[in-house]
Amino acid sequence: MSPRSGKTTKQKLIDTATALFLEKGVDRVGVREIAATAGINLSLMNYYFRSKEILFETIFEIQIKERAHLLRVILDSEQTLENKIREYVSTYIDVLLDNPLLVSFVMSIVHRSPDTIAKMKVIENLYHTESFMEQLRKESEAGNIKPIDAEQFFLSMISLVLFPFAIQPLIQDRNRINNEQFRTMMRYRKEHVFQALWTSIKN
Amino acid sequence: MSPRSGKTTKQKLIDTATALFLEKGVDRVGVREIAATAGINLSLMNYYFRSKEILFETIFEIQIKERAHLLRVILDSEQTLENKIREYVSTYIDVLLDNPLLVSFVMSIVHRSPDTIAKMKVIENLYHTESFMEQLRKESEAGNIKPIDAEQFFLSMISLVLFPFAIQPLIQDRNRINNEQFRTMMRYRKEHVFQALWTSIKN
DNA sequence: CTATTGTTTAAAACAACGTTTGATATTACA
DNA sequence: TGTAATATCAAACGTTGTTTTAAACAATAG
Repeated sequence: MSPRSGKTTKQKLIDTATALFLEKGVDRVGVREIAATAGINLSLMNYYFRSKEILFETIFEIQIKERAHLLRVILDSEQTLENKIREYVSTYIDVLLDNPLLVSFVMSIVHRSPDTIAKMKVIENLYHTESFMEQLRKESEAGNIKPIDAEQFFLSMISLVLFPFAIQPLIQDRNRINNEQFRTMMRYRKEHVFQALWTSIKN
Repeated sequence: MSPRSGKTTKQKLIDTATALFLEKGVDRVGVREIAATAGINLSLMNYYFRSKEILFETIFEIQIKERAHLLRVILDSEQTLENKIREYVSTYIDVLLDNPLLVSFVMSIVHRSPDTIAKMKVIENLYHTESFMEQLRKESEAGNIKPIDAEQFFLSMISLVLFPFAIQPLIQDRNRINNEQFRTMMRYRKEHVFQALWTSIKN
């Protein structure tokens, strides 16, 4: 069962597909191109992954797993609300800068099969926000911050972080900037987003 | 040129495709289904629109044209910054509530062909923000609001408005709410977004 | 060693998709 | 009316993702 060459082949498929998906986008890469680039037979793709969709989901989970856990740990940590928001925003942007695939993948999934989103455990992990919500409510009731709708606030937080990456090509075209300049813009954005969020709730 | 039946056929195609795109999503509707539903021959689709992509872009422009103009007028109007932001956010959310296609369309385009975004004049119109940026800078220099990066602020504004619609299926799944409840949530969000934006820049 | 199980290859075909072709109607206009 | 432009149609094309079938190869257990 799963001899040396087996794992190698599966891994070659994953690596090749990841690189191609990243380079050209999921929908502009065909299975034949993946197989050819990886130097393996087309049928092997359906031997290890029953479909392109499953290969895609596999890669997605690999890419997002540790990062999602990283972000969840921050939300569940014992910090002041201010520091937690600052660290969450900063880390989230770093994660997206390191993995250009992620937002594109999520958008692709949401856009493609809205019904099968629930199946992805990773996303569930990403938005496990109970403790953060609880902290927001406590601080709010204690009068340490303004009264706030926790659900809306969290939605705003991820909107401010994620959306610019979702429309990255549009931003680059509009501002006539290249990839590196976009990355600089996003690093600079960390502080902007934190300030916007914090000043909107602090007393 | 363009006899009675001609315009009718073209219009039937547009109407049918719009309805189907709205119902099932652009990528889950085939050209044969559109033709069959419209009761016209398959080839006529490529007779009037050279490709499915062009049919899609045509519909997109029709759907977004007046709305984009509506939003631009608000940004260019002579109001106090506070009222302008409130009206822009409120109107933008109303537009998206009325046209569930729009965000899905934009995401589809950004995701599909990032290079051909510039071609769409409508988007150019959507993000014609010079006068708004200028107003932001003036108010900032006059000390009426906090010093702010206008580009980042505008990006934040559209992020807060658009992103929830971009991930609507995810939100509904996560909060276990139906379409109507999501719409209520978005209507309620108007005030939340405005407050977040305004308190983050007001003195 | 042999038999079984898992892996790899090749070639072909499938259904569905967007698109194109070429023939045929229909209309417009001189 | 005659002819060119326009509109419509059935059929096929090329490319997808996926499946099938048949044949080998490798590794392991009995």
